[in-house]
Amino acid sequence: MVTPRELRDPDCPIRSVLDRIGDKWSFLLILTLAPRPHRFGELRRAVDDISQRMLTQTLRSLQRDGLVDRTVFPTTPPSVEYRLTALGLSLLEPMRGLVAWADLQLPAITGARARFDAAQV
Amino acid sequence: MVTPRELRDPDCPIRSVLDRIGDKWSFLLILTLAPRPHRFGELRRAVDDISQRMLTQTLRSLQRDGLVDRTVFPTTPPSVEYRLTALGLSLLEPMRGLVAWADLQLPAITGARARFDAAQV
DNA sequence: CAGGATCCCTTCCGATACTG
DNA sequence: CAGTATCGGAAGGGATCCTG
Repeated sequence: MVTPRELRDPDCPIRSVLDRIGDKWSFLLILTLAPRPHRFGELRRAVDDISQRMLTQTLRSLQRDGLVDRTVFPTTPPSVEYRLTALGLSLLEPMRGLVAWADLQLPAITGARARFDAAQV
Repeated sequence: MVTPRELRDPDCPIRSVLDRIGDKWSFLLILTLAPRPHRFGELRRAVDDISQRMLTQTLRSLQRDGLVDRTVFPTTPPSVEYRLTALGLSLLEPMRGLVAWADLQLPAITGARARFDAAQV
């Protein structure tokens, strides 16, 4: 287990990993790719508030980290498929733990926010 | 279980929760507060690359979400203690799942990054 | 179809100075 | 000690246009 001490080190390499996972678009794209591979346009439609720029950029970083595999089919017009690697698939379990927590605790958090905001006059 | 479809909704409330958890400083502060309560100055020294501004700001948002409890002791000089709430404590388990994954897969990710960067000439 | 390139606006965030 | 307030640079990210 990693101690908080290591994570508090500004140069801790695990930070760079957690930063990626914590990224909004990375998180959503990984979950979207979980059931099956998707093409570029499919992903854009699936996550309909992502801009083309961020989609490309996020997919590149996921590919760089070895979480996503990119396959180009030299057809006309070109077709590109994105799929989770084994590494990417292994990330699903801890990610879903977090989603399950957020889902379960959503009422508590929403309530806390409302009380806090009400107390600030 | 939350389906990806809901998360892909721009207005999905779970997104706002995940955004907080994914936040770099929130994540570190929660882990730092895990073993015991800390005072403001303690936290600043513990996470030594956080600015005073971000520390205050992040603690406020954690308090607002009901994850952290803030107690003021009316001494001179003033003393303020931050501690995890039951809700905050319950978040530790899924968070540690992610940290454990990152720790375990760090070599694979580092290797993938190196290969990717090398391939880009 | 799957991007690359550019412009530009907003938000983040660190540094600094000040206060009860 | 534990903040608040303000400024300004850096980065994030959307909109648009262009191409193999």
